[in-house]
Amino acid sequence: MKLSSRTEYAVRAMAELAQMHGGGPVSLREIAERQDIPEKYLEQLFRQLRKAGLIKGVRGAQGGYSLTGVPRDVTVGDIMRAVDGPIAVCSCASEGRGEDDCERKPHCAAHPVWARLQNGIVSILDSTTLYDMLAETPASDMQGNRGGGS
Amino acid sequence: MKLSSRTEYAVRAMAELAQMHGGGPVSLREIAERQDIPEKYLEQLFRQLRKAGLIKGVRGAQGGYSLTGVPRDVTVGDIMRAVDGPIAVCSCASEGRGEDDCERKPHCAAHPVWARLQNGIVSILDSTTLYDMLAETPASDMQGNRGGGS
DNA sequence: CGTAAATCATACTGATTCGGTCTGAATTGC
DNA sequence: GCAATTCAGACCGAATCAGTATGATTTACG
Repeated sequence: MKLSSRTEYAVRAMAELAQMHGGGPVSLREIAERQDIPEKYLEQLFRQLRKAGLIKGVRGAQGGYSLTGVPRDVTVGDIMRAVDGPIAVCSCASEGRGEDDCERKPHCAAHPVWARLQNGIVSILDSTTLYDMLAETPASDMQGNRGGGS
Repeated sequence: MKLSSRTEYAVRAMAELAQMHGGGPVSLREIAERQDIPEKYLEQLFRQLRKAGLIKGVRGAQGGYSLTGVPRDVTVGDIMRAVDGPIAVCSCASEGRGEDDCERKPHCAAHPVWARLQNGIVSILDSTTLYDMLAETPASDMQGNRGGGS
């Protein structure tokens, strides 16, 4: 029942990207430094985020990454799925693969609990966007804050 | 974000024990067989459940295990904590250890999300008891069903 | 053009965790 | 006393995870 470091890193990095949204592309190094994430590891995560269509990369000098869409359209669930695959509390309560469920399902007392848990988790993750995250964090408290927001 | 096999096994085994509640102690072997769980592994889990006070063991021939209390008093969260330790979505959103939080917390955009997730999970797990689990599983569909319940 | 800055891509590795087994001691009903 | 059963802890192989290393490709800028 624990988040992977991939998810923790990716969400924080994406929040950073959302904060910078509208300006030019931001380099991996900047984000890694500000969020204290191993640069090479983050690079790996960004590739997955790019393949998932959440961000786009600009190569070459002065290049970097930026959000593909607007912060309102990216949920925490999207980010998690991009770097960790489908969200699945257990093999018998996962999204994606519909009904190759365990044969035990019909008489398993645990199944309804896992289903509720799965739904609860997914609904929390899918109902929070990058926009929401920025909105509930006072700008002046954020690292990497651009404008000297007084 | 996945349940451990310890939790999956332990919850199923405890449901079985709840179902047998009232009769004499049930042996490890019976439960392991009915729920298709490696016996020696389950033994390990039962030791933890016993240390947590959820079940009691009777040694010797014709011995076995039974619930310490009534099914209404045991939640899925209790079982999970007994075999897997405190529930913690990440190091900065866990139960137990109160505030040795990460120094990033005040300016971290991700923190509120993890806190909501943690609360959501814990509240689902703590609001479901063994009694509830049996109640929502038709008796006739259960394995190890004793009475020919018609 | 050349060079430096940056993304792209993949293979590798070291450590930790996980799921499960092995061996054996202690207890108790029959 | 013997068989059944819980108690206890050490052990182990495999998978996963977090992170690194290496190098190719692209592009702004002087």
